[in-house]
Amino acid sequence: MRIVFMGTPAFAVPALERLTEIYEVVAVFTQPDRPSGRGKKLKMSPVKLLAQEKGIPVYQPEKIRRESVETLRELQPDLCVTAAFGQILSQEILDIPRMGTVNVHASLLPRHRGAAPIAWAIWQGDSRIGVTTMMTEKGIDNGDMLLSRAFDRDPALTCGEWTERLSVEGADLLMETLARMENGTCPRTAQDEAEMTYDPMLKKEMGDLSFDETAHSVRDWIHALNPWPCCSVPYADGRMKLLRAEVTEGSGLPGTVLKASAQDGLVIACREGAVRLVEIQQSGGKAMRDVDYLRGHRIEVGQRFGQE
RNA sequence: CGCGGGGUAGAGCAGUUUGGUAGCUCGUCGGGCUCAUAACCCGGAGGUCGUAGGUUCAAGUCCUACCCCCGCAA
Repeated sequence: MRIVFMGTPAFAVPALERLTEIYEVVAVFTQPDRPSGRGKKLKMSPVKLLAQEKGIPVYQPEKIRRESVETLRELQPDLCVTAAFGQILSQEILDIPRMGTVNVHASLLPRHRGAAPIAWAIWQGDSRIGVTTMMTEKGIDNGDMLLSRAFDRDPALTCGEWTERLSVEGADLLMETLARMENGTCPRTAQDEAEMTYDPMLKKEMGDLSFDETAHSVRDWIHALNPWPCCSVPYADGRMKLLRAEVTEGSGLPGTVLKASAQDGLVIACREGAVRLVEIQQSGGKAMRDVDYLRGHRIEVGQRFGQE
């Protein structure tokens, strides 16, 4: 089976890896190299790096639906597979592969359509989290669902950690989906539009954390936005990134430092309950445990944390 | 050449401006006190101060080059 793969970030890598084990991946489409990182150097996407390693031809159109229709036709794919590609496909493109286009989406559809499903599932405090394979149709994440895998959400895990796990689960589910499509046993269900939610892309400003929320919400907020854009509060001529938190006991005016010692860690009062900021990172410094940070830095108990 | 912070004991930091015997908090090891303890007291071990070169009687500190880590911006 000739497959054309479309994907960009690390989430898509396991899927491509698994596909190449069994199928003939004839081409990979991924986002163009962009200047990024310190020194604004051009960086290749994780998917491109893997494709090159496997010797698979890579295409990087700025707009696939405008530049690559002919190219895609010539590739004569039986199937297209998308996974966090980052570009919207046109009907013209969707019509090319004989068996259609299968997408791996990191949510339990129809919830959390959109570009950052895992972050939103965590932020909204979902108790279940998962990955779904679906037929890509015109529109955003609205095609028929094929298979899905759900897990109880461990609230101690960050978006980055869930992304890593779900990328592997998603790749596995993709293989199962394709196998069942080939032998005709793959279920196909339309999404319940009444149950659907569409979540916007994450923005930098969403990381401006307020402690005037319940402790659980604050914790989920912090974990949802890690590793990007990350929650932070103003601190000492810069910002303090808050990377990981756990709910604990305590009360006070939201934002008040309740504990700050190398023994108890850094505990901040929320509107309801309190959170311990287990992992933090000051501008310019590296991420570290709160207890480690407090060995070399003093934070006064009673002060408001993260005020200008 | 995008802007900026940093590399000092196992961890986290101070010391660098104004060169002059390597410090702090914690951990660790040994001893003491205590019904007891993450408490307290006494003592000890542990450091090529990122690398290389230079200036100097003397360099963590000044000069040059390089390596590595990180924040912003994208």
